Amino acid sequence: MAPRSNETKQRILDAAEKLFAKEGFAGVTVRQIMREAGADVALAYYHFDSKRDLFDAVLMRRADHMNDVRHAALDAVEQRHPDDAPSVQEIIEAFTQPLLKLLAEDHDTWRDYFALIAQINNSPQWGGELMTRFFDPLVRRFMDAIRRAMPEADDVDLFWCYHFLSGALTLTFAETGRIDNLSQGLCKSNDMSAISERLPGFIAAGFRRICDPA
Amino acid sequence: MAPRSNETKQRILDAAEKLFAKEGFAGVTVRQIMREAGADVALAYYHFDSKRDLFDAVLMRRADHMNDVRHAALDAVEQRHPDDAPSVQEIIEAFTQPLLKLLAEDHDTWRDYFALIAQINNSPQWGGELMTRFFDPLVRRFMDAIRRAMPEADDVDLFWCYHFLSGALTLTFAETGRIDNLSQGLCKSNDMSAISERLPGFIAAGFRRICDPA
DNA sequence: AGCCTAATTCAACGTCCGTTGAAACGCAAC
DNA sequence: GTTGCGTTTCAACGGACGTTGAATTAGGCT
Repeated sequence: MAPRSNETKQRILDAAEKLFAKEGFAGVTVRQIMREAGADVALAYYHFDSKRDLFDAVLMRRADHMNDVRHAALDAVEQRHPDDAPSVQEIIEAFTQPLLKLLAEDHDTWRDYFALIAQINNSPQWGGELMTRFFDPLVRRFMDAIRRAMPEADDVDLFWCYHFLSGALTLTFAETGRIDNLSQGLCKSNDMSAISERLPGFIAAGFRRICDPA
Repeated sequence: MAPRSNETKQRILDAAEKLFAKEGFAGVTVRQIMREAGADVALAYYHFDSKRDLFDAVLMRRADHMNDVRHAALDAVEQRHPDDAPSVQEIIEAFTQPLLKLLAEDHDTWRDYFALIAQINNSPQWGGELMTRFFDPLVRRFMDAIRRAMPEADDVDLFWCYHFLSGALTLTFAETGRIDNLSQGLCKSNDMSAISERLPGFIAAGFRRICDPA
């Protein structure tokens, strides 16, 4: 048969991504996923070894591209500053804007994936391990850049500030609708440009306040 | 029989709190909960109507006290400033420190509950609705106080800044161990005094940067 | 036309799920 | 010491779970 298989595989991954993002790993049934994908249950086990394996495949599918755009943004910042150190805000923008731009420009493709990442990052059972596996190289590079921008900063301060940044970004990706309710429609969870305009400045000010009291 | 019942009920709630916090509503089985509580499965349905009802009871058990300590902290700030407006940082401290203090002083009691709240706040399926039900009155009061501290601020800016604050706090409560790995032991997820010393300053600087550029 | 292989369907397995009804227990009051 | 009631146990229900093996389909190759 022609490589129709890949088309089906992607449909399964799409369905799994959507459902896992909304209800979590345990909250979703393989049967639900395959109903959403419009395929027989057994096909899940032909294309993937197990439910857990399918979950990992969902995570891996977009991980490289996600990391690539962020590395590219950090590359660009460093090329812009061959001699001096970039500002804290520039570095934070390189860390956050590529993802916000993906979400803004292709929301349908990325919304569920980011919501899933957000859920994992916030989960006591998977947050510690999975996030470390996926994002440590990028985050270490980001931390190094920040360190060069604030040479006097204490490492403990830097890690905690990164933690606050990570939290703010995570809740953004979750798109829970909470801010819609709270603001009574004034703000929308999926308004990525509203975030883009505010998050880097907010976070950069926090970093400077804690790590660079000069 | 003597009111032994309440003791059992609390043991069930403790077990449910612990497991729901770690694995989420769907990731936990009533049988698991009752095994952890050391009681028969059927007792869950004698004391509560359903698994979902047990989940709600877990949430309700500590909700009032959680809100009380925060309202009291806001009361104290307002009494300290009968005529002028408190500073942004004072208000943010009233919003965050009561919870961080609960966690620091009685970690075993509150860790799982806060981790559960964090999970819910970050969840697309429950975050919007449950958080609104639980926390809206307090958050609105907090927003009003902030508004008085920065009368020129735009409401949209304020809501987004609150969103960043909520995210940073939420990831803190999740205690995922991520920062332990990233910092290679330099920082601990459960070090609430490290958070207490940094979070309010970080967030206050962000608020001022976005909402009060003067 | 006939074969090979990859893709898909179908039916089922053993297990565990949330939930329930009826029976047994233990203490207080009479 | 019997009655009564709140609590706890036991055994089971129908259904859904993750997973599998065998049968079926659909092209690409000779």
